[in-house]
Amino acid sequence: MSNLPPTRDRLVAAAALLFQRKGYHGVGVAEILEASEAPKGSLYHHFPNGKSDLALAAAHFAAQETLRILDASFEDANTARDGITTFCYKLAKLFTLHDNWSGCPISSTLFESPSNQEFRLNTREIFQEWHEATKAHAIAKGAEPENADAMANALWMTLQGAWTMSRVRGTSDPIKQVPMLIFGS
Amino acid sequence: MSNLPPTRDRLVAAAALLFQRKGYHGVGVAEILEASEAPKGSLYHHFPNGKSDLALAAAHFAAQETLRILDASFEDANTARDGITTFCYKLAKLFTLHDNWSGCPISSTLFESPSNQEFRLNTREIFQEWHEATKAHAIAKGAEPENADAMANALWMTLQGAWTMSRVRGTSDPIKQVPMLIFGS
DNA sequence: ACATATCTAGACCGAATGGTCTAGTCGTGA
DNA sequence: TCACGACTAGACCATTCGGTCTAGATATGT
Repeated sequence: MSNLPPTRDRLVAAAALLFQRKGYHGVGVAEILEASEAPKGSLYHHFPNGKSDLALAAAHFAAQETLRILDASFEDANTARDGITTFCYKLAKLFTLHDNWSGCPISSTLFESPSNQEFRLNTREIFQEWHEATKAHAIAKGAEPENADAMANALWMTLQGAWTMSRVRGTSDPIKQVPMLIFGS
Repeated sequence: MSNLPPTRDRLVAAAALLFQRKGYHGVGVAEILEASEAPKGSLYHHFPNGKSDLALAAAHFAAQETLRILDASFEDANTARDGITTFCYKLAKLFTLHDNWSGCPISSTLFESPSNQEFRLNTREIFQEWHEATKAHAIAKGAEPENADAMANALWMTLQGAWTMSRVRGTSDPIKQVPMLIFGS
């Protein structure tokens, strides 16, 4: 257990990418296996519950990535608005890099059906984390707690919509519009 | 060809509903057939290309529904803001009616994979229609054309996000927040 | 050198997938 | 009454789905 074996990581990373682009049901296990160059046995060794376990892991992995981008965006920011603006532009760049098609990693992966309680719970949890992190960053940059909360709320709400609209239009422009929509021109 | 046979309509309506809740890949043809009480032969008679044709029809059907709700919302409105607010509340009610889970009918149905050009084109077209209709309504209620355009843009962007957040949180609250986010408290 | 636990490899499985096809039913106009 | 088009009915098909299983490779500790 010195360091995590690369196979598991490859599996998770490939799954995260594919789910983000095609949705949970849009990706077959075989496709993930091929993309990660992993044998089937390894999948079910690392994830006894198979695809759904892998999706959960992939979502959490992608959530961490996003959190890291958020942190980086606020690192050199002078104000909350600066941080959020940088964050949106970083996401826009990533979106373009992924052929103008990747969706929100969480909703793409975990929006399966109303009945899957576990997926819903994890989704809520991750969004809660994102919200808290954003709020904390905003406060650290001098925003009032109450204002920071509203700001985080507006960011994630608007960003979700912008993400969708970016896919619709095939352009990262909507994502870049987010700060303007939140803070006004 | 006096009036459309009910089978086709049932097929489309059932498909629209199911795709909205589970996504294109999340629904099987068999499930749609069962829900609409239609035999398989009818599906492939009315939609020679099968599932994908049906999805296109379902998306356009749902888009028309949405447009009708928009029209109704603006009917008795005094201002553009009024119309948009009513519209959001109507959608929120519908969302709650659908077990707090239905998504945007278009993106749920037509976000399939990067390669399906036809789906993407239709998606863009429908959103364009929604945008134009909203803009026209706003102008009819006295908004400046330029302002009306920005308003329509903000509405659909924010609404998309709110829709997603509503599913995440299992509450229609985010959808109800949209007017406040667009216009300020 | 050996024992043990971890991981890989892929053949294999039943179920479900979307789609095809042929036989037949039904309603309508000649 | 018959003929013809629209539509229904469901058996049937190849393929793919997610998942299981066993045999073996590989690494680690003794």
